[in-house]
Amino acid sequence: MKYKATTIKDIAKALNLSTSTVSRALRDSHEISAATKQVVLEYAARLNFQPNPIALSLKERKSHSIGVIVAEIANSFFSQIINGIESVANEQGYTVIISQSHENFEKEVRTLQYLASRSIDGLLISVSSATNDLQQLKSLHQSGLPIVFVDRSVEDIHTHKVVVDNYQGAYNATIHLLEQGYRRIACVANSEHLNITKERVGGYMAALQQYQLKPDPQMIKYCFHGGMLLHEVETAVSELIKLKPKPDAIFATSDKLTTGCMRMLKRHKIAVPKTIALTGFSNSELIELLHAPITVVQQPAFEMGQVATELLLQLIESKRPVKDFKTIKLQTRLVSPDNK
Amino acid sequence: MKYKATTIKDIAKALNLSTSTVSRALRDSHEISAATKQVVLEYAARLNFQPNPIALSLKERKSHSIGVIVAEIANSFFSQIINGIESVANEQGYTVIISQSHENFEKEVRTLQYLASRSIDGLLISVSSATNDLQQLKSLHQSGLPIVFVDRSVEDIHTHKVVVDNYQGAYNATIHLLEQGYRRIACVANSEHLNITKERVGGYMAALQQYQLKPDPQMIKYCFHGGMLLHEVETAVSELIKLKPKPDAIFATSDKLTTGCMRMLKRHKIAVPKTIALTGFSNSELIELLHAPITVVQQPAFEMGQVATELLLQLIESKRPVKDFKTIKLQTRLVSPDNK
DNA sequence: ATGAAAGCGCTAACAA
DNA sequence: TTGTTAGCGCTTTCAT
Repeated sequence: MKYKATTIKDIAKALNLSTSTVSRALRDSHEISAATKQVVLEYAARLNFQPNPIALSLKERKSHSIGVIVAEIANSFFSQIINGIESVANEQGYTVIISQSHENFEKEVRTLQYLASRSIDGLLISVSSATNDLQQLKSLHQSGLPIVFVDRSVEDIHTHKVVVDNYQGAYNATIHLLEQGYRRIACVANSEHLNITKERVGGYMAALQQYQLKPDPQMIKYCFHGGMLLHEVETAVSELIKLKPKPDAIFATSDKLTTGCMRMLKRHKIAVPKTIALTGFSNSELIELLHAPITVVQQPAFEMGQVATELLLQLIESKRPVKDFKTIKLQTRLVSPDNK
Repeated sequence: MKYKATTIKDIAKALNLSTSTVSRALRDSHEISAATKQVVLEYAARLNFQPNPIALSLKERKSHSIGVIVAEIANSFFSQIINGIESVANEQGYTVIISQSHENFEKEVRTLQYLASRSIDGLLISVSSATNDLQQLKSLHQSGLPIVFVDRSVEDIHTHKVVVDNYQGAYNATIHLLEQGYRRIACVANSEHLNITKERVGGYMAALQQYQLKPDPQMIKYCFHGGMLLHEVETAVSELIKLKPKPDAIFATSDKLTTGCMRMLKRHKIAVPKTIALTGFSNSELIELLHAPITVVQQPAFEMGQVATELLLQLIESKRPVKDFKTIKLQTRLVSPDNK
């Protein structure tokens, strides 16, 4: 069964006017008499007329929708980003189409394909941890689709990027552990393909070096699916606790990994922080309720979403091709269980 | 700058055919010669031709998109529902447009208005806890927009509904507390406007009565914004612990309330479950990591999303007006920290 | 087997 | 100030 709305044609017929007059009256064109405008406006209001956005899109060659691809909306970090995106997009009359890659490359490709076929006007993407082939993304970008990266970006594609200072965030977290006396600090990291992983591991290593500690490759574990598959984290943690001597602390580079490590340490009945301390990136709101309240690196997710969307809409609405791309780098915040 | 795709016209011109022939060839019409089909199909494939969905929508008067309104995607329960929705919708070629009410009635109205104006083909909604006026929803429904309710439904609108057995879920949780010896069980509930609240409070009271306990109105606290505003929960919990004698357990009727109570009890330095036990509805994946692992009532969120979407698409694609509406009631699951 | 033309709802260039 | 017409990309009668 179909819901059929009032059209300009209906109004024109009823009022004995042409569709163009009605159209112009509705858009308050100066070439329409006040009297006509009034009649049209009133009648339209009475029928609760809404211009058909699809017809508009066809005409303007613009869907007024933007696509968003993130790993998982169930992840607080991403849902906060999405809230930021929506706050700006809706304000400007754009619809947001959210899709999830679930850290799966094939799913990401399919989704991308799908969004493109739905003729989105632009794309906000945080690539999946499994993304190692940029062909499709590149070709979409080359064919003119405006793209802005959020958080996880890729080097090869030259466009706006909104990120955090991953190096610094990781550095701070690691220093925090060092200051508390931990010296055998392991790192459970996201996929090596991700630029954020490199940066965070970089910050971690720099902090160690500052304390004259040599980073030990055995102490760094990469999770290709970013902890999406729990067994990855299981393997990582199991291997770490088998080392002799054992690590006395773990730094995890993402939300999912931080909670994943927690889960594993609990399963192994390892006291946190007593036996092994834990810290890592996380935007979860439940952190303070965990059985072992830990210090985390928080990202300004909402703001990242906002800024990225502003940049994207700018790209979309720019008359001439944009050449001057920026990378906005925001700061992270180290949050202890008590200091809030 | 604009991204312009190949059109049927381009293909027709290049191949010296009419647009109708090309269109038919692409849709594999039997009235096109095999030879022509081949040429067209090959050429189209080479150019990676994608029919413009907007043009299709205009023609078919169908946007192939469905709107979803939930309180908050950051809530695991809703994000799981959304995953269920997506799994079915995408399968069938529908785009899902997700919006959040943030438990705010005005926001819900605006969002609804917006979605309707974007000509969605149907709507999945879990009403906000602040919803007390159904006028808009009703008029949309009457004008023919297919609607399916998920979880939180309203009595007055006659359509498909996908819910859980709230009464039973609440009953089980309360019995669980009673079996462990708790006798002064308070209830922190969602907005009274919500039908799920009535059902859950009903189950809670039935359990008490089964143990010959008389429900005490002072022991039931309603949170109009469903815990979205933390101070609501703060007030509720503060009032409860001021009672003499104090409650020895709390049953919370939603995810946000369950974690909210936990937060408050922690803030008041009340040991859980030692001083006051806690149980409630929750689909959070972090529950088992909380400092006081609690028993929760889980809802089959993913499945709810799937079923609701199947019903909605059925409504959308039905040739004749549907009169026979069902309410699908799924079962909840009581999950203890250990039994998993 | 193929093409011409109309129409989905809207806007805008062009006429009047 | 208002109307006529064409066109956005596609499908679908109706001709040929």
